[in-house]
Amino acid sequence: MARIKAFDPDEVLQRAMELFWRSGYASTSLSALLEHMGISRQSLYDTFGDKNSLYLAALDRYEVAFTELVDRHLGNADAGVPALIAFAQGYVSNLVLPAERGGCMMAAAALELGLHDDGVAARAKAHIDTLEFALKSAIAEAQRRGEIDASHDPTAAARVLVAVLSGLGVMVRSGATRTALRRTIEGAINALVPPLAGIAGAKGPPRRAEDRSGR
Amino acid sequence: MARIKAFDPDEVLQRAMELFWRSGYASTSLSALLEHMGISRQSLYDTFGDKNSLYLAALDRYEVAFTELVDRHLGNADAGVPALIAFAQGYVSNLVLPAERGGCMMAAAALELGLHDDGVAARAKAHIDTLEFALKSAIAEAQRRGEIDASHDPTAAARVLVAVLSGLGVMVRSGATRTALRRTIEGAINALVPPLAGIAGAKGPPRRAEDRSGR
DNA sequence: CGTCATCTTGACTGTGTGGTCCAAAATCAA
DNA sequence: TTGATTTTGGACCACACAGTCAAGATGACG
Repeated sequence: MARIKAFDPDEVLQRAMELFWRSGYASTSLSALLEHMGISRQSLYDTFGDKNSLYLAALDRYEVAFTELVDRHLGNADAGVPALIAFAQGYVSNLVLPAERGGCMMAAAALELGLHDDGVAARAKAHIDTLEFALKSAIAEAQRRGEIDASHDPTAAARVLVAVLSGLGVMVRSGATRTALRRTIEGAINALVPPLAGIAGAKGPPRRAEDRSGR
Repeated sequence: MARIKAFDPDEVLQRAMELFWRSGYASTSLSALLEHMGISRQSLYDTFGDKNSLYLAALDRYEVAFTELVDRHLGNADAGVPALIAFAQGYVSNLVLPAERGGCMMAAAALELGLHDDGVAARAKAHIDTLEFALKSAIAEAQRRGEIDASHDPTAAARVLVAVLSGLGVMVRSGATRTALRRTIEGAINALVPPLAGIAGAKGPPRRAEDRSGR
């Protein structure tokens, strides 16, 4: 037969994803990719095709992990506000990877290439739709349970949360700290729940100065 | 004495900004820049220095225009919810420029380069701080006027709106329409105002299917 | 052990990059 | 007219880029 592959394609793709995530598409060079993936040039082309295909594969891998996160927290039909909060915290942790302040890879992809690359645009749209649908379901369930005021339109509220979550990725790359992100998302969820029933109190504790300092 | 400059540097910088806005930093080549700016290579280097300096100058120009938008709508001390809404609509129009679906240039810059370029990161942070401060002031004033429930913390609410606005830039590059953006931001503001006092009613009209379709 | 498909290595190609330099033409003030 | 200065265009550079090719090394099978 033949020699077996000396590397695990999935593991290697993961490392490619990390680099693309950190530096985007255009400014990630093939040589940097090869070095970080630890394989030879030829292996890369044999296994993944050209740079563009590799990038799309990395995006898909990102999306798989993201979908798992969504399903884990919001997949159950009885997911309400506590599940929303847990998901949001997991999402923030995701933004802070890898090696701090990575943001959302899909958001970065959409902004860098969404206008010119249809494959990227389609994936970004799917990403957003997935997120919006999961949030909408959770919000509707929370309303059934009385955790969120029934006067809100679940679709509109879900879209707002999608925008907030997408915005966090921008903020983290502008120097916002993990704490600032958490506070922001708590504020967004607080705006949905009835007054005086907020997570950390509607007014919240006094904000510390270091919240929005760099790095 | 000497020949005067034959082109208006500001006008030319504006055109450079358009191109950077559309295609980002790395994938905008010098030759494309020259063609679109309509000046010669030598003039560019004499007037703006290298590519990086030109990019930062373009970012600064963007920020000047943005700050004007903020001041125009939220600069007055008596700016409340109506001013917030007007500002948000102007912001959405800005996102849709140039030639449709440009998004927020500062958000794109932050995501593409914020992690590696300190000059970009500083500008992105300043951008966000400007926005957050203006929104906070307007929200506080709206609370004094009773347009927004006093139970909200103005700082937290402002941060949420910053995140929403930043997220819109991502959504527009993922195929969201102008209408979808407007609806999203209306939803966000609706979440702040007391129930039954919302802009278009808390439940809102039925959503049409074309809202989130591509292009 | 030999075969042969696969992996790995490194050299190679053509193209495009950002950036510099030069010289001719154009334009103004003195 | 002179002289300073800008604009223009092209030539040029070294370099990095994505992508290809041709051996050589490797190891699972018959």
